[in-house]
Amino acid sequence: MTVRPASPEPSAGTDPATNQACRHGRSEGGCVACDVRRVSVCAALTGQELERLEAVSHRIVLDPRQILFGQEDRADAVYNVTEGALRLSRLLPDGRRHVIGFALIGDFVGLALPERFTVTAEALTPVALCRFDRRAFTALVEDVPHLLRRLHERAGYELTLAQDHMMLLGRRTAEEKVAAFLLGLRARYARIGLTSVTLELPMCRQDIADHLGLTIETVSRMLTRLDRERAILIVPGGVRLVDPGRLEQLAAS
Amino acid sequence: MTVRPASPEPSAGTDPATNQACRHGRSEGGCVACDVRRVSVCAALTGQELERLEAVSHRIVLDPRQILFGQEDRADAVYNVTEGALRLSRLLPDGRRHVIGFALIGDFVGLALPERFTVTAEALTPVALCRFDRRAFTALVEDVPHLLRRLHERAGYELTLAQDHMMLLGRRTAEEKVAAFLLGLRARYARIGLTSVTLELPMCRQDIADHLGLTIETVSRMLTRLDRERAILIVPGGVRLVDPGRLEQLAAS
DNA sequence: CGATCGGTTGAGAGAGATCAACGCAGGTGG
DNA sequence: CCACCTGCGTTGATCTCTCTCAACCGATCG
Repeated sequence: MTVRPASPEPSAGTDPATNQACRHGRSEGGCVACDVRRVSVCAALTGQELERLEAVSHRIVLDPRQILFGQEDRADAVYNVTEGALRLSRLLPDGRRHVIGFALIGDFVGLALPERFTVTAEALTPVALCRFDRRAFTALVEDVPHLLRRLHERAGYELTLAQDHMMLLGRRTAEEKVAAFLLGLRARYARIGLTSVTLELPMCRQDIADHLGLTIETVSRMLTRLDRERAILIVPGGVRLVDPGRLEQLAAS
Repeated sequence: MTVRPASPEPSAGTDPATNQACRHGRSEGGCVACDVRRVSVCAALTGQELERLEAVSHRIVLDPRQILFGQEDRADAVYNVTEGALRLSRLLPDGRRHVIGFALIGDFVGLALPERFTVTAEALTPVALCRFDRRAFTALVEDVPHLLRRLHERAGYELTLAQDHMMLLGRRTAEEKVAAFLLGLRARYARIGLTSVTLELPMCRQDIADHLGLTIETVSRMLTRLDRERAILIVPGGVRLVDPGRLEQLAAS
């Protein structure tokens, strides 16, 4: 994943609709040539089905801070992330925020094919996605049980991730939370073939805090502590995992 | 739902296998007459499909404290709860526990059709379930996309529940957690047609604590406080929701 | 009758929150 | 080019909510 500090030109607008027209036309080579497919739900599909999928898909691009959809919005599309990272968050009426998670390359957004979204999705980096019209996608799903099976598998995986995260939120100390977060992110990057020792952190400290049920100060302190303990090295835009073993020990998973 | 304080005779053994032989044979009238079906995934099925479902199902019964399956066990069956309540929990290597949730009447356990379970399921009350052999059930699912669709829908619902719970664990105070827990339970009971003002609490305080990321003492104190504030009335085996409005206010959802 | 179990209550301690100051980088405007 | 501002992150001092430890109560049971 390429994480640039920020897009040079400011966002053209926050309405993704203005962006839904293909900037580059359909991605070169289409789904068949797409290297994200291997790690995504699309892997369930074969030649002819892929063509159908491609027919209902558009490539869209978001600048950092641009909102893909808001909590409660009607879900008239579902998405597959092909580049960059999104933040998925929920707001409590009184303004408290929880970051449910981050959608990375290969992640499918709208897995459950819901009527309405339950989270807000915002780009953290420049993001590229395949946008599938929900109605058309649902029709495809009806025809291809294979695809539904794959979606369901993925939903099951998300469910276990959610369980892990609940355990983390409810029963772990601040240091364990931060260590586990870093390891979890590494595992997810590894799953999509990114195995660098340097972990890019496309999200800001506040996002991490809201994800782990901590304050920004505590996250900062714990990262500093891990750095002092030589488990990690804080670098611009991320951290270098100097001693993953130590980190695993601290994460107590 | 009938919640008795405890089964008079102690559990015959913790191995559910000893119980898997039908005690009462197939439930009288079978799936067609089953009144849990309406609120469960089985609602997706019609006449002939129901017969196939019934053919791969066995009714099994658990005594309180009996374990249905353990974390990491091979999932050779999936289940539908028809009576009673189960606790779904996860253990951290160091013994800390998190209660992921509670399976009530109509809940499907093993929604994701996983190879292995990720949680331990234990009966809190006398429990009755439909046990479906996983292989046979999976085969049925392959044949009836309808059913898979329904499973997937339900998984989506579970996912939003998990999101709600993450928000609760990460960003709410002890009092809010307890209030929200009671309201959430009421909502789930309502979903299956139980609308009594008195909320049965089949789980013990420790279970609630481990579910909410609190200690047993804090749960007890918060319940006492809610009682003193006249929002609830603590009664044997549960609580009476005296002032749900007040509770909603306190839950801040 | 003592033992055990689940729940409640109190006193004190501690992990993390809160409040506040500061540093640094990037952008902006004179 | 410099002064200023803003956003993000870090660090320190203090506070507070929840945990920990401990005692106690009532019910159940052998």
